[in-house]
Amino acid sequence: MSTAKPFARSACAVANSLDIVGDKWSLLVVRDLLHGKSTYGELADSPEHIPTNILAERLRRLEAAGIITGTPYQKRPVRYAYALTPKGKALGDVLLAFVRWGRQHIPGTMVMDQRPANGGSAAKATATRRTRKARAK
Amino acid sequence: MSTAKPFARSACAVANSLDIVGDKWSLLVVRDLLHGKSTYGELADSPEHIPTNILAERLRRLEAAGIITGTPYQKRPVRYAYALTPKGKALGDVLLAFVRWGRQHIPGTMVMDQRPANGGSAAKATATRRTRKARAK
DNA sequence: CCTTATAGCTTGCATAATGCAAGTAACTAG
DNA sequence: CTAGTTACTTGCATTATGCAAGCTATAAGG
Repeated sequence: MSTAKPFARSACAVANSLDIVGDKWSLLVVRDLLHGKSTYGELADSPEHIPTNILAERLRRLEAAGIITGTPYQKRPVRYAYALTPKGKALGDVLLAFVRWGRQHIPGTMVMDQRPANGGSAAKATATRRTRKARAK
Repeated sequence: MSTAKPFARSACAVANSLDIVGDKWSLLVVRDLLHGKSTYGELADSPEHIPTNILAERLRRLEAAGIITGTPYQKRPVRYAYALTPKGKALGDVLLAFVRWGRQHIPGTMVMDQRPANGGSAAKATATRRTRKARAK
């Protein structure tokens, strides 16, 4: 009970948070899930274009960390709908802090809120998923 | 004017913030500077023990990003006292969001506020800097 | 039946970041 | 003159990231 040394670096809340989401991609996945996305394809289709191997690995890590859950919405082949747990949704405050900081201190950045929102006129709302080689025509 | 493509991944404020501080160490350096530390040795002495090559590289990157400034407090050999710019201080809100999230969702974590604070009874408040080989006595 | 297409991953590397250990420069104390 | 200290730099091994391609299961078109 007293020999527990469960912290990789220190007991600091910031350090341990960074050990979970302290990389360039994890919080973007959380952002997309907060914005209503849920499938692998939707997450892969975000403007930053996360490499698919990294997306798969992050989904595993975030699920192991209790930040997301994957619920099968289809079997043969099994497909998962990913959703945030309460722990994951709570990261919204961190996202919000980043948005505020970025908008104030990185010129040109903006909030990317691509939810369906109004009546279906949102840009790319009905666009097909971008394939590896977008063969036009 | 319209051909500008200054964003590495997207115009999203979160993505661009993560391109600057989206790693395991940068925000810890900011945390320590917010806590009143300023010299290289003080930063290297934090409980997480950042490798010195990474600390040197992060100080360069954070200065290039306008988050910290290095002011020489001594020449022959020139030594720098690092301090946060307003842009860097504004990251305090992000740190705070991480602290709140970590404390609520990662059991056992705590706020590491190692400022002198009260009357000198803070743990390790007067401890000497840990050398590479901490030779006790 | 056979080719295309699509969703959702996995695999194979090449490159970049991280981390440990040691080395170096310019001092200060003894 | 030797040892210690601060503030870094350098070398190299390990790990993470990123691009491209492959693979499986299903469906649609001809």
